[in-house]
Amino acid sequence: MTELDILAFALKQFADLTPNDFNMSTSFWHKKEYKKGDFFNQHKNVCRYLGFINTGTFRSFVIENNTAEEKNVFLYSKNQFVVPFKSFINQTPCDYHTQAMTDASIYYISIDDLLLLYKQSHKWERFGRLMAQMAFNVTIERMESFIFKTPEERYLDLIKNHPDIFNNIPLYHISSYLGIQGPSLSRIRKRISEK
Amino acid sequence: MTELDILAFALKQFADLTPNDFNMSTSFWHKKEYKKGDFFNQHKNVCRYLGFINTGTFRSFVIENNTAEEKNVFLYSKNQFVVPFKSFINQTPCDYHTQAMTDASIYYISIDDLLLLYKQSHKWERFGRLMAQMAFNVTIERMESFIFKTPEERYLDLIKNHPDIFNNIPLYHISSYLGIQGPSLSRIRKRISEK
DNA sequence: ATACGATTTTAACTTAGGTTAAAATTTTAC
DNA sequence: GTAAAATTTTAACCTAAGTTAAAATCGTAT
Repeated sequence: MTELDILAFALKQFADLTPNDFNMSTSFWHKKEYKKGDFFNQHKNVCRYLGFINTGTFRSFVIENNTAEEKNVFLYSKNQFVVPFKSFINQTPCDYHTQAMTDASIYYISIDDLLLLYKQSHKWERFGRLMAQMAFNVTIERMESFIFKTPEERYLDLIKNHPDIFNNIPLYHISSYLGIQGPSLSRIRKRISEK
Repeated sequence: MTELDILAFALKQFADLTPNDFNMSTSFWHKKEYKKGDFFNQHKNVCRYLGFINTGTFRSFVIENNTAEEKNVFLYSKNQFVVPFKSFINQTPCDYHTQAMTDASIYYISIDDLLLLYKQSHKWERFGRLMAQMAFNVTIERMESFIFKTPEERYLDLIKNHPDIFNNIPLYHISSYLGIQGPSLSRIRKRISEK
């Protein structure tokens, strides 16, 4: 299966796009390679692209202005979209940096081309709505994880539900995503391993 | 100004609905009165109504099954919508209880009537999109408040940005919303008053 | 005005994460 | 294979929130 086939398959799963629906869009998808540390979108930039990850892992993060500490807000991995939702959906300047955590390869499509597709086809319009719903669902799940779960539970959830992320990035990115410091994650890992 | 005028005005602000646009909907809005403790929507119910609050304050909360402790997830106040976003947008069973914290009065419209309006008018379709965006923006703001802010900062933000809520509900609802226990909020308040 | 219930604060103690720096381990480059 | 760099763990101490129960305060109804 080629990478484009995988993309077509994922979009079929996501929004029930048939091969024909997908074919309308093929000329709009472009491939891009990232080296670890390259940016998908910079802080303060309006994000104009929706990415689909072939290989690699990305994060959105904020640099706290008092401490210069980086805090990871969202992680994105293989066969998923990479996009800072709020900036892309509202077409507003992005609060985050969005960066490759590993070498990576994506397909991307511009907001302009997406809007063309929305106009041309009801199925693509539906895709747009489902994108927004997906962004909302990811966000509310993360919000609820902070309200209802302990850092230890968030850690166990990440291992269970996103092993592809867990296995491919350093633990300091994980601890930042979980909302705790490095030493705290070490203590949690120790606590778990002693059970 | 009548209550319906206030609703019309709020919708104009929110989605640029003209008096004509609004008039299309007047027969769909119904008034309902709540006593403190009454439910707008129950846990496990698919929420089929969008409310607009004339007077009073509502909350969405979860009862933790191990401790029976209630945790407030969203608060809603005067001249705003009351709706458990996720359940309403996805038309899925609700994870929360949504309840009046004070006596209250709302106008509500059903999802069926809203869908009719979406079909009839581009402006109302736009309203639907803006609703979903609003839900997303409220949710990501709350998510970010947990990632970037201390409980003390969240408390000060609430006083500053939602004085109508702060001034009308008991502190134990506030502490729950902030993600801390009652005694912790008392300590924070003491700390602040000593400055 | 008073008594009851509801709400908030306080106290005493526990727990878990924050902070800083050093040590240990792992990875990478040559 | 070894040195250097990057990552993770550990240690020691600090801080803030959790927990539980009691005390204080506030509101309300009679």
